[in-house]
Amino acid sequence: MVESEIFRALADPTRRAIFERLAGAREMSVSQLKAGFDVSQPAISQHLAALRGAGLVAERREGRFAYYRVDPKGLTPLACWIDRYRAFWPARIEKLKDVLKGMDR
Amino acid sequence: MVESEIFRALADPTRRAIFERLAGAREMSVSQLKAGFDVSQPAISQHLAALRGAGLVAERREGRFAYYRVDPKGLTPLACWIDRYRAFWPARIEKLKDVLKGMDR
DNA sequence: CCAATATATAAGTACTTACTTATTCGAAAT
DNA sequence: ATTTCGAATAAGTAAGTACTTATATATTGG
Repeated sequence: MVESEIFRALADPTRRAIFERLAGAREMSVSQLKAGFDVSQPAISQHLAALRGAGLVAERREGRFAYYRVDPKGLTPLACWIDRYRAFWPARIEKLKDVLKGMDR
Repeated sequence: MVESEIFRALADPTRRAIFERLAGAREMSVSQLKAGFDVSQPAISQHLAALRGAGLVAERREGRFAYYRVDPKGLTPLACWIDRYRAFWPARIEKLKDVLKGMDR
């Protein structure tokens, strides 16, 4: 299932941190990403492969560099899954989120 | 981290199915849940423990029965995490979701 | 009290995962 | 051409996961 792969990809803290870091930049090479994480380069490559398999991240090849970026469509299956359960959330949270939503316009 | 536990809990298809089933009912006993899943009773109890540990589900004890229900606050950390990346989503999706949101009023 | 029922816990196992180091592959630079 | 550099792959390993069966712990009904 698509959702399982996404949830599984984001369950790992290192992988989530990589994704969050990518989200903060337009794109990053593997070695740029490696700096700041206390794991080996292969580990980073393996995490990126997992994120890519889940559709969360896309790759651009340029010479011997590989640039990774967040795939905008990647999180939507997850967002749709969660939205099915909005009915359960406390009203308070919904209101807070509407406020936040209005702020970044 | 809180999010890791939630993502991990929902990464398993059986566990996600249990959560979805619970979301469709007000509450269910373990044996009620067991019916329909092709795993043993201990497996169900273990999945419920994982969901409870992640804060996704709450338990009510009554005699020898244990009734489980969705915890409304459970998904909010996940929703908040995702909302940090709304900026990346295609505008199209946002519009669709607004439509869906309007429908169930 | 005793047997039956509902659930949880224990212990074991096959499978998966998150890493490591070593190696390979491809592209640039010298 | 050969070395050097960026990234991917291979192979091994320790730890974690998702189940199983067997057993324990309550609670209820006869």
